[in-house]
Amino acid sequence: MNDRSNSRDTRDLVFAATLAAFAERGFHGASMRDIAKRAGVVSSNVYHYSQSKSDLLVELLKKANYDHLNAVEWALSAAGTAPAERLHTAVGAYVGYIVDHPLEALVAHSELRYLGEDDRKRLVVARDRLESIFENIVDEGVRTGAFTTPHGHGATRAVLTMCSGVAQWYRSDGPLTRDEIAAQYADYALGVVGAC
Amino acid sequence: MNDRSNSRDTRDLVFAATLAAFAERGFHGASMRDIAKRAGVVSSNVYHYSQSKSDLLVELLKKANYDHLNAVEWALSAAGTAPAERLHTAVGAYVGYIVDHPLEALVAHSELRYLGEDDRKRLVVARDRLESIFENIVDEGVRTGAFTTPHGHGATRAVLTMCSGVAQWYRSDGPLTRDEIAAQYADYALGVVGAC
Amino acid sequence: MNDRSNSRDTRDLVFAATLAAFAERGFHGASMRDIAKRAGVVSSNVYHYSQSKSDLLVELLKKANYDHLNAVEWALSAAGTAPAERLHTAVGAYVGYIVDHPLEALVAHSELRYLGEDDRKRLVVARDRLESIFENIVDEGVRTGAFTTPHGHGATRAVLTMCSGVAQWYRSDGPLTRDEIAAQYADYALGVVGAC
Amino acid sequence: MNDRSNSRDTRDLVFAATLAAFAERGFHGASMRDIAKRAGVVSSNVYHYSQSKSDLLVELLKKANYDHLNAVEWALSAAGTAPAERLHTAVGAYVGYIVDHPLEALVAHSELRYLGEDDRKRLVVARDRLESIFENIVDEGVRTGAFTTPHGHGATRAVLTMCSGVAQWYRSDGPLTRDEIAAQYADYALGVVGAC
DNA sequence: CATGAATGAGAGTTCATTCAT
DNA sequence: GATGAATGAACTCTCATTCAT
Repeated sequence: MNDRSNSRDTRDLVFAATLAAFAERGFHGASMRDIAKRAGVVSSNVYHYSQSKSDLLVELLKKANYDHLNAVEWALSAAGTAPAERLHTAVGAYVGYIVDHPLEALVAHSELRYLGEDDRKRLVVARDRLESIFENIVDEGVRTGAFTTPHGHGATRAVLTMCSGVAQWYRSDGPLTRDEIAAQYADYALGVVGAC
Repeated sequence: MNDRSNSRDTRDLVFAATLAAFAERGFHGASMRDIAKRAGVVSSNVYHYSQSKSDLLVELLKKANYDHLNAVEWALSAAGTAPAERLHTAVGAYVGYIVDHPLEALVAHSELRYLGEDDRKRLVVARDRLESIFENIVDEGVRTGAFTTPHGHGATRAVLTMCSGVAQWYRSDGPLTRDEIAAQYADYALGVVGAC
Repeated sequence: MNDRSNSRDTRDLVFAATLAAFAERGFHGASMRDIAKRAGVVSSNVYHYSQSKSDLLVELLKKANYDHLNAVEWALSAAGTAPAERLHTAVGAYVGYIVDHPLEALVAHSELRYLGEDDRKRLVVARDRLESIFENIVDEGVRTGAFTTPHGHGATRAVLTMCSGVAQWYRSDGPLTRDEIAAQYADYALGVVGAC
Repeated sequence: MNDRSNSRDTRDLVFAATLAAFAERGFHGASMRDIAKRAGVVSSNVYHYSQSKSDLLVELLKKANYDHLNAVEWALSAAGTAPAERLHTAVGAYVGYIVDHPLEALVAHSELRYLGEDDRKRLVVARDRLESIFENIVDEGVRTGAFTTPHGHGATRAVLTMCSGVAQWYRSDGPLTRDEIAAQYADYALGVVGAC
């Protein structure tokens, strides 16, 4: 009855439950019993799949951050060299990931601060790499005159903040499709850097 | 010795401590003892100034939301009628408030979700009015052709999200002045709506 | 109703309950709920009187160790200079304390090991001073030929171990009085060091 | 590969681990996972070798108590009839066992109290027999005038307590050999009963 | 106005133990 | 013989809150 596929299933259930609980109530607002109940197990059993509540968050964020990074890098690998095109592609992929994984993006964005310093430092590596990708694109655009903003760094940060906000309102039953949202935000981003 | 001005001081200390605690640890992560310790009082004494932990948050957010709204309305009352100018002014005031009150803005943005439905509904009134101010400006700009974005509603939301993000990184000892930041974000906003 | 004397009473009740619980079940075997129940309070209230379970033990042992030390020093201050008389007096006082406070002596002897290193180090200071008192008496006796044992150090340890054992069997309704027991053990001790 | 000798090995590992764990942390302070980890197995596997944690302790104490008893009886079977010689021999063997098996002696002495009444009653049989051996020797010595103590019963108890204490400080890398320690304690014992 | 004592609920976590594989 | 999954009870400790003084 409790074969290997079943235990893999339980593990997945636990992490899915964790994600839902953290997204709905926040890290401190969600209890281990909340999580266990959502996963249909007893709370002590959650500790077979992670060492602590913090560890659950770490596991979640590790995957989310790297997946987010990979999504953008993968998209860029098929893009040309023009900064405008690259920014459009990068923002589209960035927002696309958020629309595909709104809970992950929401939790990654808002609960990271509740981790201890060590875990946090290791986790921001992926996030920092993601930011530097955008930074480089914007810098290149500014250098070549494709983007007219005099504040490349600030503009990059503004773009990423703006995009991350999608996780806060996106509902899958909303009026806009994933690609429409991605395209709109890509346009907004070009506006921010002055590529119009 | 314990005259009214003294108790007024304590009251202020308590709310300042609450703000700091919620900003640093979040609503659920901050305890009443945290708050009391920061204010230099005993935790049961906090209950002389509010009925509950939730009530502390409500008081904080009520003031923050209305102050934010008022700051924008006051600035607009001195602005002309051109949509671009009005948007520039509104965004500048919106960001200006955040720079002036980063903790309030941070807490208002991220902890509202932890209130009960009734409190939340009453509080979002001010926020909704603030959003509709921007909405109206953008609509007018689109109508008159001053703004070229085909997605006025989405652009407004993007602008506000982008601006709210300032609360997450602003430090008073950073390299940019309050007005420089406000001006930059006003420019970004004009870019988003296609006013360049 | 909850006046100062009452709260002092509660504090005493809590520590008396702690002593009984640790004596009966050991440090790890006794739970905070055990202790609270014996004291007639709710378990969270125990934390008003100590910071942790370990802290309860520390407080208990601190008092017990210093009381034990003081009892011996006080008795010796009225004794003469002959090693045999001094040893008789010291052992009598040492055992007398144990008979008067068997639970304290039992817990101090058997639960010290469960404390963290820092607390333990600070607590053994009193115990070490007590041991060195006996050490010095025995050394003096050996030096002057009053005691014939060739193993003064080992004999001292044997004497103290032997005496500490009283805590394990003494019952106040037993056949022997406090002073009879003390006198017997004083005699045993003289036998161990070869003072007969 | 997993033949009988191998499982015998595992069994021994488990009981050795149990002994070490109980000696270091006490019965209640040691967990089944502690024990299993020390033995290099998984905790559920420990239940192949005993029915419960209490049962582990029972098995340990059963063997320790009978071995201790046998060591003393065996030594006495080669001794003469003089009470002094017999006491010297008995104490030497008693302490010799402790030096040879300090962990067993320590656990047997300090953790017996945590067993249920039934198990405890069955286990103290061996201990009581051991005590009565000493009791008889001392009684005989007192009767014949070889021992001058007027408190034979108390002296016996004092001797045994004193000897049991060896388990608390003995380290195999200490300055004294097994036989030196045994001889010293035999001398102390003769001093206690007044055989000098 | 301010405090310390008190409480019941619930937090995260560990426990000994069982069982199917 | 050995494992990992699972459980329910219990653990230490913290929580928000109340109340008499």
